[in-house]
Amino acid sequence: MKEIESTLQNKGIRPTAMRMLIYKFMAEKNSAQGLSDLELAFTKADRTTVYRTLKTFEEKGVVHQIDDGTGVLKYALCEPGCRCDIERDLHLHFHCNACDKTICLTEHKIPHINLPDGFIAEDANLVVKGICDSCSTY
Amino acid sequence: MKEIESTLQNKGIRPTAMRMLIYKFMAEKNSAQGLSDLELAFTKADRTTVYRTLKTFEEKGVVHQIDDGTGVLKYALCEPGCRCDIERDLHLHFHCNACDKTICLTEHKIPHINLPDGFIAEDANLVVKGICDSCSTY
DNA sequence: ATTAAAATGCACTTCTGTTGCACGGCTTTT
DNA sequence: AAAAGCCGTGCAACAGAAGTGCATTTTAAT
Ligand SMILES: [Mn+2]
Ligand SMILES: [Mn+2]
Ligand SMILES: [Zn+2]
Ligand SMILES: [Zn+2]
Repeated sequence: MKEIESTLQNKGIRPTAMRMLIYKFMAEKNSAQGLSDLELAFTKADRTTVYRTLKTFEEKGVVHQIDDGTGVLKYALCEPGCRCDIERDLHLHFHCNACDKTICLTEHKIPHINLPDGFIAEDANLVVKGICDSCSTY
Repeated sequence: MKEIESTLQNKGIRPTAMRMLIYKFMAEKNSAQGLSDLELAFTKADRTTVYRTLKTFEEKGVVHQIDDGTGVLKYALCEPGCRCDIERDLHLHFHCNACDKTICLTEHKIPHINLPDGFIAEDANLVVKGICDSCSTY
């Protein structure tokens, strides 16, 4: 818990109790979390607090936002050493149609995409849907 | 207009006046349209009618849905001969950060993605954001 | 202890997508 | 042609998620 505190401080975030709890919660999960997931996990806290905590985390490069196409935004902790506050890390995201979890495949970078003349790429989002390893090994 | 009528009939859709107008409108646009775009273009028609028309078109493989990450779902006509009603055509979508338009790059298929062991791909969505050709040639 | 700044909680709003139900026209059957 | 039924349309209301304004509490600095 002490190391969470210093992690947040290193990122320029004041380590309140709530923020450390949310960080801890997300660190223990291996899948991306939506606002309602966190809201459900911390019934004592207000939705707005969780919401603004995520926004703060995002600004400071602690988490990155994921649009997996389900209609609800997900968040996941950034890899240690990533500079998500400067430029997005273009890795692949996988959404399991069975367990409905979304996970980061940080080792799988989005391949370079050839575009028609005149098109300039600035960002990319690649989401693969299917069956995850946990669900395929029944 | 007669050929729109037969196009719809060939897809198993009864060609009402409203449906033909919506089809025509989308055929004239070169970018994907959101529900509110159509709602704005056809102020005489109800939002629900447009909504259900899009759903019908989608089921019958006339249009395909696009999640470009803006938070609003877009729709675009399918290519002639595509079987979107059976299996999605996995082409690239481009969203311009300048003009805010989203277009289909139907010639640019999503490359095959290597996944870790146990992961099974069923679908994929690739959206590239940046500056489109119209906006980059000022 | 005082004080200022930042974080939290509550209420409310906005936006998008979706559904229930009733009306009316078009199509099919008798 | 008349009757019956299906289907498209419109109105209203709902649901879920994201975001904002403001008062209150907590935190950190003096
Ligand atoms: Mn990720
Ligand atoms: Mn497309
Ligand atoms: Zn799974
Ligand atoms: Zn553009």
